[in-house]
Amino acid sequence: MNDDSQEPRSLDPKTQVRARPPVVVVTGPTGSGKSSLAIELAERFEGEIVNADSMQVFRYMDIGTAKPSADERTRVPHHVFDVVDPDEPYSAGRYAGEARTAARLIHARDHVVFLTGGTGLYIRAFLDGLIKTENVDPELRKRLEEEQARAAEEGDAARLHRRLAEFDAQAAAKIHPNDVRRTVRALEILEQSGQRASSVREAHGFRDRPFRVLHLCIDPGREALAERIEVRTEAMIEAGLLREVRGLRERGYAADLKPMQAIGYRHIQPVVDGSDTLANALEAMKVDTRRFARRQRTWIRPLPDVHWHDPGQPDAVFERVGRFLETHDEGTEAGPSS
RNA sequence: GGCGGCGUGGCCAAGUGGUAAGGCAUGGGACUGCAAAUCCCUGAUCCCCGGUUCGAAUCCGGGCGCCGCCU
Repeated sequence: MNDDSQEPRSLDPKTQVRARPPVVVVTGPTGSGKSSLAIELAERFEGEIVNADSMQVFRYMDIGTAKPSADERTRVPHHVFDVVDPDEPYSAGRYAGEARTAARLIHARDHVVFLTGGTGLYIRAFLDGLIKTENVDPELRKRLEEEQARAAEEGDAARLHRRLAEFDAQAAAKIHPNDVRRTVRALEILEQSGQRASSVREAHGFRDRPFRVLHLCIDPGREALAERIEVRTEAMIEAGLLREVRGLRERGYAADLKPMQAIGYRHIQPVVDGSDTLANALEAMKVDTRRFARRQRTWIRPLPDVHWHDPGQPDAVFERVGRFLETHDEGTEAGPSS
């Protein structure tokens, strides 16, 4: 808990109480239309956009990530877009720091933060904080991953998970033995800090919450979204996705980089290389985009206090945001906010 | 019209006598520094009818449908 940190606090004129600065989260599945809605909101309510999309932080990846256009970005200030090259490692932790810094500056200007994007973990990291740990040690991670690969070859894919269970049974119980990512991460925390991931997490409990939050989810519904994805995917091709992918490759960004494995980029590279047809790639891209949208919903669904809105009814959103901004912080809230 | 092949869950597809592999899609779920990632769960009585058999998706007969070749 660091609630009396350097976060700016405005003074409520009526109650004279220190209020947490307001953040409006505009999330939803890909292709829901949240970005353009967020821009409209920011224009109406003296706001600025802070990105909450894990792929839009990368430079040179514009079309495939559906990044706001240059034109849109002149309408409203946008933050935490294009902050790294595709070959730089990026993470939720780094994101949270950058996004909160951007928010602090926006609040200092007395503007409203519109946190916009569909990366659930990033939104949570921004709103509720992450456990404080040492930076990821690439060497350690590599060592663990190699060990895992070796174990798997020897037909004992659950070896690392078993070791985790020895030292941190609680964490192991929550992680499926096949989930190598999380098993490795928990072991990293253990080795780096000597503490169990499960206890560190429990102590944290996502209670680092410096903002007063209105959480919106923009969602046109399953069917409508599928259609939008269909159209949007075709539009990306027309907008020059192939050219963009070629450009990335020419800049030397290889296929194995994380962002180059993102939806669209992983599909179009084989087309550019001549090892797949465009028709094939498009089909796969649409399917994967739909599946991604489903996972995004699964993330958002269980969150408390999320208001779902249809992008076709923007007035309802404007109204809600207006009401939110008129009210003031009534003190501490209970329960997780993201 | 003749000959041959095929007909298994939404799609692809194993299985040729003992009560239906797998992959993909779909849907649900997890998620505390790789998250557009990673991972978990998720369905059929085998085209129809009749027969053989203790027992048939698997064998036989008939029908329907599709594909190929031939005339």
